[in-house]
Amino acid sequence: MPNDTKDLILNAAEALFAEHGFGSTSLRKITTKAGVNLASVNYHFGSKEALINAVFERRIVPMNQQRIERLKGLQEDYSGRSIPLEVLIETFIGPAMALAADQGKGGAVFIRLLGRSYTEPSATLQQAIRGLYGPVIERFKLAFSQVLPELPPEEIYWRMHFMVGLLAYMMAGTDMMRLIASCQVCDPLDIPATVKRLSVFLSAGMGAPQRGGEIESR
Amino acid sequence: MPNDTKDLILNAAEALFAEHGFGSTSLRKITTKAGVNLASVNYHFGSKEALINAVFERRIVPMNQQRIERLKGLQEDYSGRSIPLEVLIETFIGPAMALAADQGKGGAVFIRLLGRSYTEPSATLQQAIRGLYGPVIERFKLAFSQVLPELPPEEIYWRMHFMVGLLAYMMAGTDMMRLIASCQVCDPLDIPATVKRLSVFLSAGMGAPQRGGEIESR
DNA sequence: GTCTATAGTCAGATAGAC
DNA sequence: GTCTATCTGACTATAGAC
Repeated sequence: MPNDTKDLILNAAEALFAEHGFGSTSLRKITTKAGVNLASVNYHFGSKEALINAVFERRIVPMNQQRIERLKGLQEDYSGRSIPLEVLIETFIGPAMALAADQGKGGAVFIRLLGRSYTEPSATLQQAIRGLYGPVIERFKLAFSQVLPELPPEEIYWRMHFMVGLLAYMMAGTDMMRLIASCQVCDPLDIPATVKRLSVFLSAGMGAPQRGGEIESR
Repeated sequence: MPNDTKDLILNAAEALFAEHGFGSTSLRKITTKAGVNLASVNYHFGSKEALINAVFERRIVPMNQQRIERLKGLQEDYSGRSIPLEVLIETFIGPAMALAADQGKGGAVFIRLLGRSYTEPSATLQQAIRGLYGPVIERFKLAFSQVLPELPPEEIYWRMHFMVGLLAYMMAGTDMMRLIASCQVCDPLDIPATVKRLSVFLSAGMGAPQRGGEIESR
């Protein structure tokens, strides 16, 4: 049922959370926008916090499945040989950006929300997201180690952290882009171009030679 | 007066905003933590929103002054010659990271807040921050153009955007670092090491050769 | 400048009829 | 499953004594 009450609530909540944040979005605003009864949120989800988790699960689970499947396919295609760094990176950022481009499924709204969630202080939400991400991160960590064998494990972790962080920021996609006020040519909604630019930038960063001795391992 | 009521409020607000976000932090919690009267926030600042702006101004103004001064010094030192890319990048991220290291001035708390503000939806706050950042961005944009003359202007804008974004994310510094669960060696509080790693990563990304034809300008 | 008291609004959650 | 009605508590903001 696509227009189930549950989905109506999830859609409205997703949009409002993305636009105004969690703390400033009340259940009243959500149910009004969804056109459903105020009490139905607590009936279907139990609490506001549980609703927030549900909003994330609905999209993150398929997105990370896609990442893992694409990585598996890649590892078969390149069996034995080394996967090009840039291809690996695009496999990671692609599904996120694809969701952003998928207007029909409301992905564009969600992706902003996802970006925001990375800086969200709520402990329970962070824990939930960590659970949803853990397996993906570990799989890609292994893949990156093979592609970049000259880098020590902790440097791989740091650089993946940078990659995830930058992706999250791009996805948050607030008007901070306009910080750089005079950049009228920059169109953040041109997803394929953004993916390309990001992947060039990230490939260079991820693959940068580690400068001997200047960073001591701890 | 270091322990002015105004400063007590600013300190408490800064800490609570950083920990719980804006929407979830009430004036009651702030005044309780500060040990001052509930009404004093409205007396000194006028409203909650004005308090939020004041929290940011107190730290951003000196930080950006520092950035500009260091850039000026750099341009004198290298008069005529080209500033090394990595030096320029460290001039930009240094003052932010220095604030993070400056426990005494409460900078570490603020820097998380600053990171969070980049994904904050409040329109008025974004406008205020944009005003505080504009001049710095434009100055550095010019400097980057000189250091990277082979890149077209819009590519410079995009990459600065990536740089600011990644810096913001690092500063938000929630436990998302722990996403990469098994990374026990990564210590986000080791500021000098983090600056070095970031600057290596960003220098490679900022200076990456643009791949001919694959990104079409719009 | 600092306090108390309170107005006025809105929140999340639930009980119980249908 | 959906609705109305309502409880209880928290919120911002302000008026007015000191």
